[in-house]
Amino acid sequence: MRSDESDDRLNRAFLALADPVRRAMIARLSRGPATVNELAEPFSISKQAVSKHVQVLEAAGLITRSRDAQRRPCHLVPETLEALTAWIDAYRLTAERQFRRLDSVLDTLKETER
Amino acid sequence: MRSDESDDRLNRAFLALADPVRRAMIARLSRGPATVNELAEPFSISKQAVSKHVQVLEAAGLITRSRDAQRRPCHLVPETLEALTAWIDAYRLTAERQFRRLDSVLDTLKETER
DNA sequence: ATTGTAGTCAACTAAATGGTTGATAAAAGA
DNA sequence: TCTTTTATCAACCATTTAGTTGACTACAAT
Repeated sequence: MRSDESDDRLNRAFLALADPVRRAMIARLSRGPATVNELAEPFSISKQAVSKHVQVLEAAGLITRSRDAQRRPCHLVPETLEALTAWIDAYRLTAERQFRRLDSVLDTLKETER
Repeated sequence: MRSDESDDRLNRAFLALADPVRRAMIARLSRGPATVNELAEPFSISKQAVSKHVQVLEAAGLITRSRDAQRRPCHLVPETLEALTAWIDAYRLTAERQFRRLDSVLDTLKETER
């Protein structure tokens, strides 16, 4: 199945959010930067597993990382979150417009009936 | 890894959107109901594969299905899309507030410096 | 009654995902 | 220099995913 570039970005971003551990990391990072160890703290999984989750989030463009001695703090990228809501909302709004249109057709039918 | 019920719903919904075929189906359905065969038309995959994608979307609560003789038309459920944007926006807005707070701290520092 | 249309179920395969352990790198501090 | 902290790489394993083909069900139409 063909996939253009913007498809790939959406694939990676939505897939990244399809995991409760990574969503919890997003939630944590929304309140400020954190290191891998800090992100790992609430979970009973290995540090390596956490590191992989972080890599998934980074590849999805949902986070970036900086340097602070041997630490590599993670930061949320709100623009990427915004791109996702933009995608979803485009179709949600189209659907809602469609429903309204159907409603008015039904109303017109009722009028005619009467 | 533990998952409560609302976690499961988000997992399924985000996972459902992490596939270009299923996103194209959402796009199609935003313009009105369609059958499995109609949804299959733009893709070069088997009818059975399309049927599976539809089941994924239905299990995620992103679509519902009705009956029309031997047809089972699919309909988008905009409320589920809305729940996803609500989740994303909550953390996006928190992050943006956080950034603004940091900005004002930096401004204060500059003031002091001066 | 037979044929055609719409869709699903079951079994299988290939690839990707999420996890593990063990070894290693890179920087800071004793 | 030796040790500790922070994080990653590599190899491996179990499960899930997306696809296939073939058999099947349900309803309509001739």
